[in-house]
Amino acid sequence: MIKRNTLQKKLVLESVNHLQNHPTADDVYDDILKEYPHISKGTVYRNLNALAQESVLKKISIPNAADRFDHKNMPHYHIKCLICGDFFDVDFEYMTALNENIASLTGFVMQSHDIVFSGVCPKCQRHS
Amino acid sequence: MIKRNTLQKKLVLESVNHLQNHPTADDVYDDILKEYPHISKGTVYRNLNALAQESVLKKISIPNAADRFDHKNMPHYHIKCLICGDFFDVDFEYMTALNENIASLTGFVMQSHDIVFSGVCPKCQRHS
DNA sequence: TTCTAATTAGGAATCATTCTTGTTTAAAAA
DNA sequence: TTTTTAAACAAGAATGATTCCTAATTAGAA
Repeated sequence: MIKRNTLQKKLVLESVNHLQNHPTADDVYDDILKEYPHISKGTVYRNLNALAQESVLKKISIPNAADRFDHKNMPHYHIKCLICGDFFDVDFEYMTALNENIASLTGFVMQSHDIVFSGVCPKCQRHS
Repeated sequence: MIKRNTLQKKLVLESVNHLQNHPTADDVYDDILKEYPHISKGTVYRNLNALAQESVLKKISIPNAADRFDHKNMPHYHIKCLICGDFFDVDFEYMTALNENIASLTGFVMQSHDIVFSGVCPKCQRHS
């Protein structure tokens, strides 16, 4: 898998890094448009997915919403508000042991696991 | 929220129950078509979502794939093969305590959590 | 500098899902 | 039982996220 270093790829990575909050492909696209008005949405998607494949970024699948991309720190969990749809990182240790348990239980070679919590965020609790 | 008992709703529920393996809306649609050729896909979606809302079924969001529907037993986790894309139930106890931990950590009123494991299934391990 | 396969822009296509419109129907009321 | 009417339906158009296609451009090797 040979890879070339294109300006577009650099812009995509920079954008995810400076947009702090789990941007969607569209967020990234809009952000790049400001300084580079000819980028195409396909290019943004391609580069986001490439960077995720290279483990430079993490792709997060959100139920009933666009995928989001995270610059890859520690693996961590996410929580989604059922009312406003916002979601956030959860500051809770990654349960490595769980992977091993499930591996021996299922016979899978385990790569990772993701947890998405659902509930009502403090802000929406106040509004109800 | 008044509800009517329509034939179509009954067919949708029966279909999910007899199609054992987490059918997608399309699977259910194809299944019902055999005995009731005029059902429309919108009706299948509407009833699947209604049944999920009534907690008769559970809706499972699968990364990069169509949602699936499960007849509701205990809450349980799922595992997805990164090679063939198949996925399965994981026979592991639901971690209730996790909800409480994350609730007090985040201030959310917690409803539930979902875990999707990713790895390579035994079958695909043999083929590689 | 030349060459070429990788990458791009732009837009069409796809896929899952929801929405719209006019019609049918379950079930409440008469 | 018949009438009434809001809920649910069928059919297909619309939407939104994402991928695919094609011709043009370009990073990096020769």
